Amino acid sequence: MYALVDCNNFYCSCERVFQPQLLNRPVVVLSNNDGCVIARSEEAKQIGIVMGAPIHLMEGIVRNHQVVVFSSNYTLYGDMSERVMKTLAGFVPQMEVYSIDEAFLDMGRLPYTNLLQLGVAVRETVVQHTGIPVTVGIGPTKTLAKLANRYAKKFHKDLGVHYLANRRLIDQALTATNVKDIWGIGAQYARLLTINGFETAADLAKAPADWVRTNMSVVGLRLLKELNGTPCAPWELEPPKKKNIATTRSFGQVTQDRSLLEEAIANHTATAAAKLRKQGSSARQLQVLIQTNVFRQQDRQYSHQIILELEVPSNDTPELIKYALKGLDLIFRPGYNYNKCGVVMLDLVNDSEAQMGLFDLSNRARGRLLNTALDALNKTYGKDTVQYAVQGFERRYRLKSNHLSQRYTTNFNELLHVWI
DNA sequence: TCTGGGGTCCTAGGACCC
DNA sequence: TCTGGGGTCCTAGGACCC
Repeated sequence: MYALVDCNNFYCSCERVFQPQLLNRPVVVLSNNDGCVIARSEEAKQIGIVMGAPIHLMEGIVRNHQVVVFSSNYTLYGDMSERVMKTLAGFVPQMEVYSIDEAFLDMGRLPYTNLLQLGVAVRETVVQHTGIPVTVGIGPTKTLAKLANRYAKKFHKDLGVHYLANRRLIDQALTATNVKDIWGIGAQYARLLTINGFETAADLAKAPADWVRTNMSVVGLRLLKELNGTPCAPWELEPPKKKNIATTRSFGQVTQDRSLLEEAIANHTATAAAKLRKQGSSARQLQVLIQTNVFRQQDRQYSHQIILELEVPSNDTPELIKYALKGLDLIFRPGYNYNKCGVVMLDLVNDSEAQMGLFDLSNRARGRLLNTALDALNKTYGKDTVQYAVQGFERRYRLKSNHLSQRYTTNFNELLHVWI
């Protein structure tokens, strides 16, 4: 049996833990650059705030309902997530952290009748330890656990747990679930399925396998099996190494300034290089991309990307910055209002396997020591404590973040103050 | 004025090899 | 005059996830 534990409106809940006066009020959290809504409290959902919508189109609702708006504070959410995961890990022999706010728990092989109670205990303990409310769905496959979780949110909101303990309960949940709400069914497949007469998960579960294979590839076939109770997804107890590592950002405002793009690219490269080192990888290719704002129809549009082959696989910050700036040089065109840029590390290899170049004369050992020292300092004293000059010091390209809360749990200067 | 960021997997088709 | 077939690798594009 699998349990899918997911934090309710996670980012909003994190903010509320430290500002309990916001309970029962509409709260939203915005994407980077204060652009779109990426998390909503129940109250915000009820007054019609749409997921993913640009906040500037909702000024009316925000004003009329006194919606509390936050910029995203990933330092806080990441730390709260760790605390939740740590609590969950105490309940089961093995678990899989699926995303920042979700985890699959291994509930054992047999359908014990007391799994519902276990789910309730998980929920109570997490809220006691962290203040974050969670929902628990339990079923014989990951897909059914997801489905049970959704069902719990819809029909057992107060209990916050649902257990698909037998055939009848599974059928009931399948029938109550629209195909578009199945894990793995996106907008395209939902349309395809509806056109072909599949309305609910129960309909899909009975679909002919060859039709599913033809129209939805083997991914669909696996989904079909999972809906019918046969697990097809293996446990991923350790997060697998990333195969690509990207750092891209929009600017706070559009710019034509080349030096600003250079600074931004250098910074994104430094960030991506640190991510590479953290997972013990080196890149064989580096992609640089720049683009104008597609929403500004009055502007001439330009977007371009280039992939550079590295002579030797690398995760060395200054070396990668050199490549990235060369890439920028190759694709930059003056006179455009740029809005976004980024770098992607591709074709990653394990550090230990990185092949030395025949003519590679730079002193890699020294470079490694420097990077290690730099990572350690930045970890202890905060990101960008030590950096390269080319990264600039003003962060002139930085994004908007006008509604940022404190880093209550990770920064000594931003602790919550309590007066008694 | 203001529209996120970072990933994964699968398939078809072409290039290439023997 | 007759002009194979099987395998692998790579890439672009499409689908999905949070």
